[in-house]
Amino acid sequence: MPRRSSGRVTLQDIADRVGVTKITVSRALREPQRVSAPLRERIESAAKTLGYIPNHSAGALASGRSHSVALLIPSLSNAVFSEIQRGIEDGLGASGYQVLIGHTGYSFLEEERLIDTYLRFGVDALILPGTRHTEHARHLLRCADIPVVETLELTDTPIDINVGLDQTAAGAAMTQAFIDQGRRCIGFLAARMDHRTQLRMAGWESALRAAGLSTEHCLTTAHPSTYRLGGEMLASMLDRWPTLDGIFCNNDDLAAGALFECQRRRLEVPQALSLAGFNGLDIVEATTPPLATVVTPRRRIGETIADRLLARLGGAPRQPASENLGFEIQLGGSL
Amino acid sequence: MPRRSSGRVTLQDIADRVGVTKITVSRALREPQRVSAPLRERIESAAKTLGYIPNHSAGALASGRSHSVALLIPSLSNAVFSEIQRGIEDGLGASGYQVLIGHTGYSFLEEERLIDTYLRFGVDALILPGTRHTEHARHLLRCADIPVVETLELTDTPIDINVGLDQTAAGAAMTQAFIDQGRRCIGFLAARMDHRTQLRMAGWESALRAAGLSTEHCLTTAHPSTYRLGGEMLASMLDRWPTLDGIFCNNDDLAAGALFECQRRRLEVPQALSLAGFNGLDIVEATTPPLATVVTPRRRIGETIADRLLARLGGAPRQPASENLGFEIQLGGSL
DNA sequence: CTGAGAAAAGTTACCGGTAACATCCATTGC
DNA sequence: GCAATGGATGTTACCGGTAACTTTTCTCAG
Repeated sequence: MPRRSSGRVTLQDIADRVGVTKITVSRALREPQRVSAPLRERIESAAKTLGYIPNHSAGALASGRSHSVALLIPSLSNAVFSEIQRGIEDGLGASGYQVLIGHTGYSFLEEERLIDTYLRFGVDALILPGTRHTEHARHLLRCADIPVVETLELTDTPIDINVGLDQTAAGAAMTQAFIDQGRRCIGFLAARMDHRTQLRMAGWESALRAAGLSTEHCLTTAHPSTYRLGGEMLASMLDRWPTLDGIFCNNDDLAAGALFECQRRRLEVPQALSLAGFNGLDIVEATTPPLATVVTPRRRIGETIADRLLARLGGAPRQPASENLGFEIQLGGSL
Repeated sequence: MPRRSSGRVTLQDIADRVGVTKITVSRALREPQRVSAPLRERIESAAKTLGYIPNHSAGALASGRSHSVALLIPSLSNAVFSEIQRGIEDGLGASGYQVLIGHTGYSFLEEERLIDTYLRFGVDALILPGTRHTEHARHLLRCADIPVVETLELTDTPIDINVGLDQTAAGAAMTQAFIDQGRRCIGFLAARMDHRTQLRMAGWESALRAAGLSTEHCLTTAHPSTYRLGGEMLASMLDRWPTLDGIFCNNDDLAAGALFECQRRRLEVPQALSLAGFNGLDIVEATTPPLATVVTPRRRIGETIADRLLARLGGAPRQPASENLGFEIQLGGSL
C-alpha cells in the first residue's frame, strides 16, 4: 500500500523503501531485538536516509503514553527552580522521558491553565511547585489520575508524591540563629508573598514568640523580589523602626539588595545590623560580608522527584507521602 | 455508536449525552458560531459536567497543526531569557499558541536533540537562541519547513526570521566608552564562551585596535558565570596585569562579582579601575557605584519575535531577514 | 406555495502510529 | 517424519480527533 509522497516521512515511506510493512519498521525502531539483524540495519539506514522524524502525536494517541512529564515553575529567572530542573533531568537520565517546562509566574490561575494544557498533551506526570492549587486544578488532577509531584514545601495532605522541606521550620531556625547571636529586635522583609514566603514568615513569628520577642517588625509587598527592592525596603524598615538589630530577608536577592543599601549608608553588617537571606544562591558568598542564608537541597530535591516519579511510572502504587529533605543554616558573616 | 465508559472523556461521550454526533461537538467547541445557540449551550454544559479535556495528540494528528511553538533557552536562571520569554508570551497573547520551553544548557548537541524532540511534537514554529547550530540541526530545520526564529544575535544568512542586536557593535561601543573615559589598558573578562560572548569580544578587540591600544588583556573560561567567578577572575587579571585601568566583563553577573572583589581589595571603582557589564540586569543599579552596562531590549525582542511569527504562521511568505533592535550604553557610575 | 440558497448537522475517511492477535517458517525433540 | 515450539513478520482494528463533502432543515424572495 504505497502512499502519496508529500509532507513528512512516515513509517510507511520507510516500509515501502525496504519492502516490509510499517509495523515491522515500528518494531525495528522501538524494539530492535525483535527484528532480525540484517532487516533492522536496512530499516535503520533507510530511516536515516529519508530523515524520518517520528510523529509524537500519532504514537501518543495509539499507545496512550506520551513519554513526557510537565514541570511547572513559577519563575524562569530564579536559580532555585533551574537547579531543581537540572536535578530532575539528571535523575530522569536515559529513561526516555521528556521534561516539558511551563511557566506560571507565581499565579495559581496560570498554574491551573497550564495543568489543563499539559493534560491535553497527555503528559504522563505533573510536577508542581508548592502544595496550594485552585479547586479546579485539584479537580483536573483528580480526574487525570496520573502521578503528581508537589514540591518545595511540605503538606500533611499530599495529592500524591510530595518532596520538599519544612519552610516554617527553616524560617524558625534562621530566626533562632539571630536570637542566638544576641539579636533582640528582628524584622522580616519579604516580597512576592507566595505560600513559601508565608510559611517562612510563620516560622519567624513562632521563633520570636517562643523567645518572648516582638513580631511587629515586618514589611512585605506583593512585588517580585529584586535587589533594588531589597534596598528600598530595608530603608523603609530602618526609618520606621530604628531599633532593629536584625533583618531576616525572605530570599537572597532581597538580602543582597539590603546589604548594598547598608553599605551605602555605611551601616556595619553585622555589628550594627544582622542580615540573612534564604536559599543559598551564589551571591551569598560573593558579598562582603558573605550573607547568612538557609541552604536548600534543590539539586537533591530534583533528583528525588525523578526517582520517586520513575518508581510510580514504573507501576509502583500511589501512596501519598511527604518526604522532608531538610535544610542547612549557613551563618556566612552577616549575622 | 456508543462507546465503552472507561478512561478519559471524549467527544463521543459528550455527543452520546447530548444526542448528536461527535463532529458537531467538535464544532461547538472550536467554532461556536457554526452550531445553533441552544445546541451549543447543551454541548458546552455537557462538556463541563463530564470534565472533558481535549486530546491534543488526536487533534494535532488529524489537523496537522499543534498550535504550539517551541522556545529553546540556554539557561533557566538567566533573567535575559526569562524576559524574552515574557515578551513572546505577551506578544502571542490570545492567539492560542502554547509556548513550550526547552533548556539547552548552552549545548549545541542538546539544542539539536531538543529540535528533534519538538519536531516530533509537531510544533508550528521554533525559536532558537543564537545563529549557530549543528549541521544536523540545520538539516532537521530545513526538512521540517516551519517558521524558525533565530534570536539575540544577528546573522547575514538567517534561516528565516532573525531578531536581535549586533553583539559585536555593542561590545565595541562599550569599549569605546572606556576609551572615552580616558582608559588605556582595558581588559576583557568572560566566562561561558558562547557565541555571543565571542562576538562581544570581537567588538572589544576591534575598538581597541582602532584606538591603537593593546588587546592582550583578556581572560576567559568555559565555566558558567557566577559572582564568585567574576571576583576570582578579576583577581587573576589584576595580579597578572597590574596596569589594567578598565575591565569589560562579558555580563552583569561577572561585573558584579568583580566589583565585590574590588570592594574587598579597597580598590576604588572607577577611580582606580573602571568596570562594565553587559545586559542591564537588575543588579547593575543596586551596587555602589551602579555598574556600567549595555542594556539590551529583551522584552522588545520577545514581542517582535511574537509579531513576526504570528505573521508567518498566518500565511506570510518566508522572507529571511535580520532585524536589529539595537542596544543602549548605560554609564552607571563604574566607568 | 415553491425553489434557491444558506445554515445546521451528519457521513466518511483519514491523520500516523501501536496493540493484539494471526500467520509463516525454521528448529528441535522424540 | 511430524507435532510442538518459538522467533520473525503480517493483518486488522483502533486511538480521538478533524477535513471535506453530503444531506437535511430552515428562510425567504418571487
